Amino acid sequence: MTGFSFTVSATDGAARTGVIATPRGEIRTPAFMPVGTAGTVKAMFPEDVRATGADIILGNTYHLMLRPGAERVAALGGLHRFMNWPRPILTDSGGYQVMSLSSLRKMTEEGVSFASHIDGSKHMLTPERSIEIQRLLGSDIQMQLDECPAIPIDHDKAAASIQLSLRWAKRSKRAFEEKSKSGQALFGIVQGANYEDLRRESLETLMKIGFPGYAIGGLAVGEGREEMFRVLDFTTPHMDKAKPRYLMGVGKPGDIVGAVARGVDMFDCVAPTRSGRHGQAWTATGAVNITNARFADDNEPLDPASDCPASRDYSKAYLHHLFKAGEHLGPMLLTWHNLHYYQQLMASLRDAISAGKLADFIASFRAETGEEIL
RNA sequence: GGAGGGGUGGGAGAGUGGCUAAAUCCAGCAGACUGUAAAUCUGCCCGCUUCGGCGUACGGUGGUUCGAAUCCACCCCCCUCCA
Repeated sequence: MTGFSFTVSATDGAARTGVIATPRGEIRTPAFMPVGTAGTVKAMFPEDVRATGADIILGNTYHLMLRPGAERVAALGGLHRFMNWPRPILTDSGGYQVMSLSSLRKMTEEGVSFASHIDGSKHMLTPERSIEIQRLLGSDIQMQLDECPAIPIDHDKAAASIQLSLRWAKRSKRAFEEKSKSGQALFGIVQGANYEDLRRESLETLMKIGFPGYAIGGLAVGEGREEMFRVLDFTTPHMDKAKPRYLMGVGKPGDIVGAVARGVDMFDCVAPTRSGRHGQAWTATGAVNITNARFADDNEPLDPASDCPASRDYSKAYLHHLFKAGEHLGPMLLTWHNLHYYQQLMASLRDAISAGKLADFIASFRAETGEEIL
């Protein structure tokens, strides 16, 4: 009895569509998971996140352990209740911060010690502690602690890195199985930079350990879209067809479309939220920067046919004004619009796969956005 | 009329002989952002440019000096106070 399951309902080439079932709700795949690092999808009300079509969101072990603290969140009823998001939550392990906060951390076999970016205080994150924190938060899908190196990296260093991540994977699984609740899942993370032999070795070792889902980590870290797709091309075909595949931290719409075509089921990325706060909007015809002077007199909404208020009820001229004036509503509306755009994209991908028309969808997506994705 | 203070690039405002095409901030124009140290960061922002430079410029005119936004003379304008 796991309470966690993945069912593929249709395939189209390498692409699949289906449902991940959890006690807190279903996740339709391919899925995009908005990032809510510090217990909030920035600039969004949880109800509106849900209304865009999101089935699951992310939280972050590192940020939440520093503030407000995992034990405090647990005492307050867990992360779902704390942030008023009753649906599934996936928590990252802190592995990404091994890279993004590389100047503030020190790595050992035991784990990673961080100097808090908030107050400089020291914090040790081991695979066991990361799992404990994710359990305290009440996360539905937990991630093993891993090392996420940037590309380029020497083969020797990448080889040593995957071995460390694999040892941590074993320790993470042991810690998870001691106390996990029914319906919670722990995912292993495939590493290996852009080296085919290392990706294969990482994947095969993880599958021997055995996880209910597998993530592909360490991509979209400087290698470029073409190289990322090349790595996927020699990785996803060897992954367990019965388990969800999660491409961590990806990506822009064109990245997602290309990765779905290569058999990826789950995505997360800060792009729609961060870029939304910074004035960039994704539209049917590609990305635009709403702060550009050409929008000052544009009385059309971003998408008049949308069922999202942010996309439909506010003119580009107004959005432009809000950003120019430094008003908070600008980032709020653009974040909302972008999340809705992403969820519409995922819905369209699911529909296309179900209908066996993914190639047609991709062709029109390329034509309309000008994105090179294959 | 008298006394004092001041006029610097779109705005504010540093700079009181060479390191100054002139700090800094704002405004303006663009770009970046991929498991969020990000409502952030970067570039441009007098004209021309083959991006190496060249030309013009700190109220105006004239001077001193090898060299002036900076010193001197006169003129114009603004502000405060006194009449």
